[in-house]
Amino acid sequence: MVVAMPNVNQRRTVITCTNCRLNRYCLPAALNKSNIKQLEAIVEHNCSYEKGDHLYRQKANFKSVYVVRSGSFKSYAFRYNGKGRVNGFFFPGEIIGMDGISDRSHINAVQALEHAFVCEIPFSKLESLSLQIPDLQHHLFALMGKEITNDREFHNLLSSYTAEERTAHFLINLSSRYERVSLSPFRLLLPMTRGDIGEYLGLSLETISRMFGKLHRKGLIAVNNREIELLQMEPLLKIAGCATK
Amino acid sequence: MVVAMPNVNQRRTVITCTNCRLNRYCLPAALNKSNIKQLEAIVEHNCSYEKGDHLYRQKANFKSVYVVRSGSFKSYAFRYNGKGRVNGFFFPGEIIGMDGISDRSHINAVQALEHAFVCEIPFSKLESLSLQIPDLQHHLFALMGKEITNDREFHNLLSSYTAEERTAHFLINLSSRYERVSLSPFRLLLPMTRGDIGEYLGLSLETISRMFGKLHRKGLIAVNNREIELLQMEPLLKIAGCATK
DNA sequence: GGTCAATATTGATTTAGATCAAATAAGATT
DNA sequence: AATCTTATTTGATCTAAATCAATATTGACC
Repeated sequence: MVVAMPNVNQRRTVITCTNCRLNRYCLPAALNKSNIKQLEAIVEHNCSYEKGDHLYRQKANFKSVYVVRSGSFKSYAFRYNGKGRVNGFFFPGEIIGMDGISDRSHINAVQALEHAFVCEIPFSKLESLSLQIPDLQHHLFALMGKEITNDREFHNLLSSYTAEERTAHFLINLSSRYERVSLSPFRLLLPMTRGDIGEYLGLSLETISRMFGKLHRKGLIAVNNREIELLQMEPLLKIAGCATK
Repeated sequence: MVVAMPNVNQRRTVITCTNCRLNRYCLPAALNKSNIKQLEAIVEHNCSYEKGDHLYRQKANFKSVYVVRSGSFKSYAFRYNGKGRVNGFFFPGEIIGMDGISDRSHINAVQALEHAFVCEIPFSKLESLSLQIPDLQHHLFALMGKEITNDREFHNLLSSYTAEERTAHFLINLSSRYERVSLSPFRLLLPMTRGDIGEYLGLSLETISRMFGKLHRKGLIAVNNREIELLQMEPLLKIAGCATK
């Protein structure tokens, strides 16, 4: 099996926010040392999930948000008419569970794509803590705002991008998220199937396969099953509709 | 001109959150009387906009969020490649501006679709206040969570619904938002063009027109230019992929 | 290593919705 | 009221991507 996301923490020592390798990218990034200690106290560290395990299911009660420590997850939802599938992927340092805040129940199910660890943060405790720590409150607003911003950009993508543009955008997006947590932004090991990507981008799995082929024929990427190498970023960024700065 | 959204407040008295007709649907809904007074103090009431006026433009500095008091707005964004257009509509009682929280700059532009009033709430003051008022903080998290939830559901719609399903969903969604602020849920006066709807739903304006025609021929709606009457909710809800309860 | 199930590729065909093209209709402006 | 502009409807044609179908590949499990 391809292990797309290596574990980022040794298991030898007790894991805390203070010594976590991801603390620069996670909630502690916004906090001072003493505040981090307070945060640590409410976090359940290192819950383990196997491939296919559910972090939670659709309509499950909302109690906590989760931060991916290692591995990866997909979120998906069915509607009454059976429509709708994968609507998100989550990588180390990213927060899962904000789909449950407003109704106190999750609208999505979330499933591990590979062996993974997460930290669980009871949301009511996080709310209490953020009343005491202005920086934490501010950071949470910013995080949720970022989620909204991303979703709006994705709205654009789904309503006006071609299959090739969506596929390029997906790869560029993954690349920047990998880079954020110090993984190679040019060699992507995809933990999800072509079918997952297709559902996510509103395309069929065959089209994903064909678009990978097309980008490969243009010399922009190399494809080896789940391993995608980004060879020419500039034209890829252009196709993806991103500023090439 | 069709005035889709009548003004909900007389102009005779000074308008405050306490006496606003929308306070059951707006931020005060979560607060007690003394807290509402505190909120009132930071809100700029009754800013007026004419049709076509911008509340803010793309990349504008983020300072405030806005609540629609009367009238309606659309949000839209262009990308580097010129792709992407309308990505949201806003009606009375709804909050505009959360697209700017994370980056402190708005990713969308927001434009009035008709004569409209909004209340402006400086976000830094709202943050400070929500440190003092736990209910307000909780409510803001819930509001932003709701935005995220809605966006995820919309992701489903754009990635897997047919033109007819999207159109029905749009009408049902508008209906429930109108109902929330005591407007008729069965007689919708649309403030936006078919082109706006098309961009929003990822369809061409001709397709919107055809789908209105199709739903009309099925006897589910009556169409008179911008006035749409919902005649049979059950089948509409079914097409829209909503629970018919 | 061999079998089985899941995943991915590639080709042929179909189709939903886009695009192109008029013709109307509604509102705005004079 | 007459003109002009903008929005809407409707029809004809085209096309991007879906679907259908067949292999090929990979990984999981015995």
